[in-house]
Amino acid sequence: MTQALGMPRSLGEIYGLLFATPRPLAFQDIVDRLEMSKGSVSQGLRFLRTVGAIKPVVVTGDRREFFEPVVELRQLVAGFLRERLNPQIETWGARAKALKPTDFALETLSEEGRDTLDNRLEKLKTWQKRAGMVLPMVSKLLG
Amino acid sequence: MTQALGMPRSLGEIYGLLFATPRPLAFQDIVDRLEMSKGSVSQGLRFLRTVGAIKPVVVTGDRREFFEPVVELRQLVAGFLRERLNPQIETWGARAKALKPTDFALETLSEEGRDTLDNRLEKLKTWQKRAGMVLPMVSKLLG
DNA sequence: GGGGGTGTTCATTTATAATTGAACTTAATG
DNA sequence: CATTAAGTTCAATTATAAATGAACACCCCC
Repeated sequence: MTQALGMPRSLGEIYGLLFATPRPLAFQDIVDRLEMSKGSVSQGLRFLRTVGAIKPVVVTGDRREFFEPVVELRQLVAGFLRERLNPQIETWGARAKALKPTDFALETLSEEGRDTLDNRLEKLKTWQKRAGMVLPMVSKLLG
Repeated sequence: MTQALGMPRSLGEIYGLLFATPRPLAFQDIVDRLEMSKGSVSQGLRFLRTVGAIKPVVVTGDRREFFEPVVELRQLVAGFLRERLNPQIETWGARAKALKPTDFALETLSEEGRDTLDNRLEKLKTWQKRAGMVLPMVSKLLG
């Protein structure tokens, strides 16, 4: 799944290992078990944390950080939308707003052509609005 | 956006060109304008067609195939879900169903551990069900 | 304030995915 | 039926993204 959504396989491996282990794991556990470099694990864990797919667990008397998977689909999806999709949609929407048909045209236009482009430019803006409204609903529906 | 969703940039370029041109374009037009190889354009158009992001237009008296962008967000999203996400979710769901906790365990388990894994395995199955229900709704909401 | 364990950073290497281009198919045309 | 234009295929190349690993910071404890 991580690959279908354009993320590295290693993320899926780390999450999968945590998911398949009924106790929290520490950094080094993951390195050993997956035979993965410390660099990859470090970056993978950071990303998984920022999207809220794992949560740190404190084990008293052990200064290592342990991790547990977040298993609520809603949280996983919400994190993906928030961190990956929304930022893209926002920068893209901002550009769409700034566009004028004249910027947009790739060739000299007939009047009909200008109308078509005006229409499409409007579409672009409504896309952005709809996406902004619907994505939050998706997380809710999955919760 | 195509890149955010894990697709090649060239797809976005082709779609963008069609979107920014208020008349249908032929294969060779795209090759010329984007200075892209025939191979890439051929594959790009094929993909865009299978996800329903462009539609062929017949121009009488011209044996070339022309293409127009599909500008309905709903159709674009539906195509992406249908061709990219759903197949993944299905194979993934099928594997989840076939899994038994014993396949799943990466180590010898306490009783508590077995419970945790049973739980997670259940989660996996509900994920699949929810995804199957919600994704079609998403297309509708965007329509 | 040195030493060992824990984790991060980032330049280099490696693996993966995308693009090219030449050879090929298909179909229309004279 | 030879010719030419339109589009496809796929092995080789190139570009991009991910993984590695060595050097570096950060405690904490004695």
